[in-house]
Amino acid sequence: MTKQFSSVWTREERPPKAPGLSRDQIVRAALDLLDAEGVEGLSMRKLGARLNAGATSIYWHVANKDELLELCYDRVWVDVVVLDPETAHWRPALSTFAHSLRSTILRHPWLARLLGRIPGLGPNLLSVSDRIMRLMQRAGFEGLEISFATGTVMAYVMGQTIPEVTWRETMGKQEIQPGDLMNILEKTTADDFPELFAAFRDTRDMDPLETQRMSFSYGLECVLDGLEARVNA
Amino acid sequence: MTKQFSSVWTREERPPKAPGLSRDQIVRAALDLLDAEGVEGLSMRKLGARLNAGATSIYWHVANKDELLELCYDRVWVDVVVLDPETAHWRPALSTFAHSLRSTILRHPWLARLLGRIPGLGPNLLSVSDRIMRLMQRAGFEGLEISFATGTVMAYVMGQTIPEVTWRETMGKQEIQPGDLMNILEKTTADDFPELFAAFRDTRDMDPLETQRMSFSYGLECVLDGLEARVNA
DNA sequence: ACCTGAACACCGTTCAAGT
DNA sequence: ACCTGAACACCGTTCAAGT
Repeated sequence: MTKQFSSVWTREERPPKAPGLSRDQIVRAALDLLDAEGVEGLSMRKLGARLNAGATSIYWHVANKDELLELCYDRVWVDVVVLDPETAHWRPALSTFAHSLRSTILRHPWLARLLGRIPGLGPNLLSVSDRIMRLMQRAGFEGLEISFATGTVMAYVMGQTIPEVTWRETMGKQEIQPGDLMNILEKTTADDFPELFAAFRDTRDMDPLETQRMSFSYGLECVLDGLEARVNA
Repeated sequence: MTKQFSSVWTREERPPKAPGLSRDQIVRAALDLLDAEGVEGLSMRKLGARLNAGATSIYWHVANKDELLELCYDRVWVDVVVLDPETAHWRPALSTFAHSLRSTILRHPWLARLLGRIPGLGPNLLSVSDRIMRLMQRAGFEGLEISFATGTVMAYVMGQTIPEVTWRETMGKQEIQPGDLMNILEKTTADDFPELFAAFRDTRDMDPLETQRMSFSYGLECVLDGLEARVNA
């Protein structure tokens, strides 16, 4: 075996810097950017830079920024846990689903901004919906109630978690403690809203994260109780 | 009484074009723009133009765009109906509140985009919260449960209505009917998600707006049933 | 088939300057 | 006290041109 002559001129040109961009690669980079800097931090130019590409190269793989966001949005649903519809009991399955969805949203706070903007049509979200509906159908729900019940749980989780994210972000950005905020508000408006501030005071000495978790679980049990009352009606 | 000599030069200059801008005036114009063109349609420049002012004049009255959005967000809560906490029964009161909040959001679709972005701290939202909490307290809820129960209802309404708005907007923008969309999806993915598409088919011949209203009411009754089970526990 | 850069039509916000 | 215009540092997207 003889060593071959080697130089730039003899070596075949490699496929230009990796096989070029792929949609998958773009979405992964976008997710990184979203997790690191939020929706506001994701721009086509920054994303291009992170991929060592021109900003406008992305438009070959994706029609526009909204489509890119649809892809990102759908991607996170792979992490949401839905127990096996064939074997799990519907109530604990719905409960783990709800907590799993909540923690996914809290892990990717930018989701809170997309829920009012992106229609959920991706395969991962559809798959989650389908599994939950199978769960409900096996539980004894029938006809329209299958999707109504499913929608109720999803609505509750999102509605509870979105403002939760908004709070965490504003607290974080302003570097303020919930207690401080309460003190500021209290001075100006406590007299006008007695019941509201009474409730604030009740939670003053509690860990706000723990309070939010309790609040979430409380409402979830309400919803599940309401469903349970209908399951055999 | 003698008629006085009058000319531009004798008459005192009026305060320049109205008493200038006021925060209230700015917010009203911003709401008009939001209702007409949505969140994307509201820019400081367009808003300035609508007020016959330079775009940057607004910054004298308002720190930045996010603060302006906070003001807009709070303003719509004046339309949300909460029956008198001293006389109304909690359950019908919560039901009218829920439907009223839903229709307010549907009337101002841009709200769906702000819920994940703006912390609700304005007087009108606080006032609504306070009235509901008084309602719950009179109903027999105690301590933390007062705010947990209130939060549950608000979360449900928002979580159900936000995606509802997103759907209406994407349908509207793409000028597509729900049936058409279903046909498109069905071709590619119906086999993968049998239960989901079975549900779609059940609603195929129904008025989608009516279906959404039914779905909303179904979940609301679930939530209220769950609360009712706790009211005297 | 895939990527690029220049260019267009926008943004929010700051700030010195005006009245 | 209130308003202005110019300027800065960004945007998303189109498109002719390159390989």
